[in-house]
Amino acid sequence: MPELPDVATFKRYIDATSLHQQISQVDVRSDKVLEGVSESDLKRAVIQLCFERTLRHGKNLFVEMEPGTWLRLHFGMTGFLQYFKRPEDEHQHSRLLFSFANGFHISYVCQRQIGRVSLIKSPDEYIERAGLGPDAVEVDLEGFKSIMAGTRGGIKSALMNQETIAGIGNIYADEILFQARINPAAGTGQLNDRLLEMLYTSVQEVLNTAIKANADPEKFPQNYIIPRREEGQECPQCGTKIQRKKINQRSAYFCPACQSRP
DNA sequence: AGTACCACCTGACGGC
DNA sequence: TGCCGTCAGGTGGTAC
Repeated sequence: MPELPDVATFKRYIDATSLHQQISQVDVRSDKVLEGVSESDLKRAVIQLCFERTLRHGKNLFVEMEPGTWLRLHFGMTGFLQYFKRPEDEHQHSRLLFSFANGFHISYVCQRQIGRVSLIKSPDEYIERAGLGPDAVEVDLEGFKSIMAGTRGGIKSALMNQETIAGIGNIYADEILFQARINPAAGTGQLNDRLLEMLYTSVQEVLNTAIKANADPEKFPQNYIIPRREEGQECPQCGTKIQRKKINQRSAYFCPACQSRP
């Protein structure tokens, strides 16, 4: 479930393993994950270069190879990265393999092949073209409030809409609403100023807590709903049975007792 | 500007 | 044993 905290973790992973090493080879195990770039174009563009630095916006990870040449990695629902040495350790669902001159490799793994990798000129140009909203952990309170004021409909779909605010998916939207004690079926128009501010606080707390925990639910605070995101489990705050409900075609898990607002 | 619905893709799981 | 439907997850297209 690569949402913002997961992608932030992948960013640190690349930064810690793969920068400034010359790429000697690229193997495309599945070209389904390539978007707008052919295997030969990708190879021509990146072989001999290095991953120089990374940036993240929402769920996108950008890797600079040289000025004007960036990779964009989106992880879909099942994507992640694997850095390793022995060829036999390459993951079963490895889709792209970058091999470095030092003998190590980094693989873009994506079981369901819904993730996408593309070659772009710059992160800003991509963000603009894709119409992404501000990154969820970069936006300030005033920005958040004015963005939300411009939306109608359900609060959960507003949080998950990448053109509104970038980085929140189904799972973290549930956690944010749980921590803010807001019902996932609420409409944005029902939220007064005070509730919007509490929602903003929850966005920041939840995402930053998850980033610090390397997006590992086992390291999340005791009062988080994500590790208990299953029908019939008990609310970590009050013990009520957690409910599942389809909201915007997606499963929302919530506590009907704690999340009665607005 | 919304929402609904389908498609993409793979694999786990439950029912028969 | 195996076949069927359902579900999970993010996004994009299309129709209303």
